[in-house]
Amino acid sequence: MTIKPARTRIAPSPTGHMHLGTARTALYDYLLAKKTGGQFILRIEDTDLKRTVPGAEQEIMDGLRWLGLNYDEGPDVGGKFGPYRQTERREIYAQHAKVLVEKGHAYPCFCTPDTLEKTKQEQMKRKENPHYDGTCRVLSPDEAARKIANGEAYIVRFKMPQEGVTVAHDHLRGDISTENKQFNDQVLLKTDGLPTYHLAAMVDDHEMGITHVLRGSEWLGTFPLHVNIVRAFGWHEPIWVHLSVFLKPTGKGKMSKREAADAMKDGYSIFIKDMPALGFTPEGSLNWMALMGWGVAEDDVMSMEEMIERFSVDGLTPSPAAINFQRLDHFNSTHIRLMNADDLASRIKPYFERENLKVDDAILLKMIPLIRERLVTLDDCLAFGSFFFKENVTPLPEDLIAKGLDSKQSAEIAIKSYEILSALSEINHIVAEPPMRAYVEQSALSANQVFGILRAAVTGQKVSPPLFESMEIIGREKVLQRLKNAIEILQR
RNA sequence: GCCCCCAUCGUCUAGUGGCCCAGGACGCAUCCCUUUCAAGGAUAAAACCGGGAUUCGAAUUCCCGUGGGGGCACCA
Repeated sequence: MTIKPARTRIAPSPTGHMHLGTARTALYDYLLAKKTGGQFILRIEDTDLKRTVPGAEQEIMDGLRWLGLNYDEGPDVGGKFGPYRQTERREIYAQHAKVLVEKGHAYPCFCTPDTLEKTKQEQMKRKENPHYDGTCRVLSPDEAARKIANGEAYIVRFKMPQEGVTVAHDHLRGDISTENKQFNDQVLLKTDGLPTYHLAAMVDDHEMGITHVLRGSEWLGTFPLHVNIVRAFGWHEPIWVHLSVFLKPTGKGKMSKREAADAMKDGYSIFIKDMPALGFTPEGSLNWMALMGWGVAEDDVMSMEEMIERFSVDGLTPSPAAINFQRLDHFNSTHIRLMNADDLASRIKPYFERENLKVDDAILLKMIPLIRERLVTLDDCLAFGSFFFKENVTPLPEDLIAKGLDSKQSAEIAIKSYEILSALSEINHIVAEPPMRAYVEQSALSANQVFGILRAAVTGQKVSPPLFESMEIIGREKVLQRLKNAIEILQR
């Protein structure tokens, strides 16, 4: 059986930071397109001029590229169905609105915002649901034409059926029926000549040949409206897939600004732009977000290729998912461990440079096996490997004192260690460990005590990668110098 | 207030009438390994929201509650 290539799209509006929800939808869009040999498209829905924020569009494009979700068509890459920015498609919407008016499915409305607001207030006073009162719906075409000729400002409204039921089919939820009287005659074209989402998205999805519309469940409320618009045009519908929303980690309510700030304090973020600086990898992030709303029974650690291989729209879940940042840590560290040394080296290098450390590439490559399984986020490389690139380290005096010993006894151990190590012509883990172990054996000390002092002296910290392997990378000269320095600190 | 959607371990989920005294993963706990921290190995605790109905048999179908979420703009 051959699968029909799917054309999918992510259609964000440039009104703020690109967040997790957008990224996940884009991921599913991408997976579906790639799996079926189709195309994934970026379309910018910038019809609300008041809410558009400068730079937001760029942030979306950067975010998608960072994730590796490269789109086949979009504002900055072009494509046969462009333009891909809705403000540049104004004429297309005007024409389509006109078609709808001519077909009797839409009508010009001359009501001013003021009178609209007034009727709304009155309706609320009467405890009615606020709705458009239909004043202009009943205007004769002649009358409307006269008003337009007179230069009266107008908008275009969709003529929603007032009776009956609309049955809309969602791929994950089945048929959703809603009584038509629940709906307003929604605005299709605004006074500024730009369309609302309802018109623009329907027109573009059709014109761009979109086969599957994946979007957030916040669109479920206007879903019947959209279906009516598409049907009014006489077009066939795409496959509709309404995705679940993300809830805050407690599972109660969705992420708010407040929760986003709290997450940031813990080193997490729901904004894609923050992910690199926090040390998250595209692989880990993608794997994590993929699994919030997509049920994979087993072997849930997946590369992009594996996700494409295994993806199916039918596997998506309709229920809301609480964000779990611990799982992000898990997927991130797992993918880090899966990377080869060269790859990981190039990824952690910027974090050292961010701290103004001069990175020696040979050392960088050598330390990878030592720190790889210790990294949860990429920036953890700082905690585990900064000392490799420092000229000298300054251990805390208390870190140099072994458990159960005083500074004098610790100094003696450091001196003895110095004697043992300086007797070697080279320090590597093969030649350095046996004599040190022998020393531990014949003394009344524990390995923990001796190696603890050595670790603090050489790395400047209590927690580090394996000691002897680390000393090997640091080199004999520096190791001895740091040890000498530690002895001085202890004797002070 | 009205409308729509959702409901399995703390969390993400598998499960589409018998294979389920419910499987996996995160997290948690214990043990092993161990010079620190990790990683790895082993083990454990942990769920079908409630009530009806259909059926020989229901986590799985239907109804009613309850809880949660979303929507009711010349915003998307």
